[in-house]
Amino acid sequence: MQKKERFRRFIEYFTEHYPDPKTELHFSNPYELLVAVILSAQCTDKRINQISPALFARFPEAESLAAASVEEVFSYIRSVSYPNNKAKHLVGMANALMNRFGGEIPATVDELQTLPGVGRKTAHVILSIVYNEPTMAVDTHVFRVSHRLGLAPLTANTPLAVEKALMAHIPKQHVPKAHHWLILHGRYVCLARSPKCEECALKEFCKYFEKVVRS
DNA sequence: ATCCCGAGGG
DNA sequence: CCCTCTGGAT
Repeated sequence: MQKKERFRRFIEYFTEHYPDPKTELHFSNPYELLVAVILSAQCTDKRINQISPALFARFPEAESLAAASVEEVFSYIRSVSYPNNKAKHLVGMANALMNRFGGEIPATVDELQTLPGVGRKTAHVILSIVYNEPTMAVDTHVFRVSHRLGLAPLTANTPLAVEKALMAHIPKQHVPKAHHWLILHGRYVCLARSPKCEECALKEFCKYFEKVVRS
């Protein structure tokens, strides 16, 4: 099947079944989203949502988080992965927001990536959700599912390469939604260890299903 | 033993 | 390019 046809079917299916996908992270403003996304690295959204209410209540905005001690922040996030690194990142990030951006969340990839704990993936999530820009954040789910469905070639072996492969074939108006579609599919159907191929609506053109499951 | 919406450093 | 960080679920 041609690549163009793969993308067409992918978009068609999810437009039909998930017309308005959203992140499962809980947040009520851009600052909370940024904190939640930084915490979400190598950790499930469900766990972040368990600890974020107390964290946001204690540090409601960048100013209070910037003034906090790393030890106290650590005490709120000890149950997420890499709590030491993330506590340092959060305090450093909040200080950077206060010192360089007037406490506001910057709106460009380059500026966002200067914040401690914010890489390309996190920056693109913020740009997509907060500023409604057609950026494709490539995380572990997007990376894996894109390869399995044949939306990105296996030679695209870095997140940036997968990002470019996807951006070349997904119409701009579908890019923010496609990001969430790939994550939802990866989280609930196209699991990393034992994917639920039998209940996958896209298995008929899936390269992984063709190669691994049928053999 | 492997994975979860990665980032920073060597 | 590699390595480290490092809690909880499966």
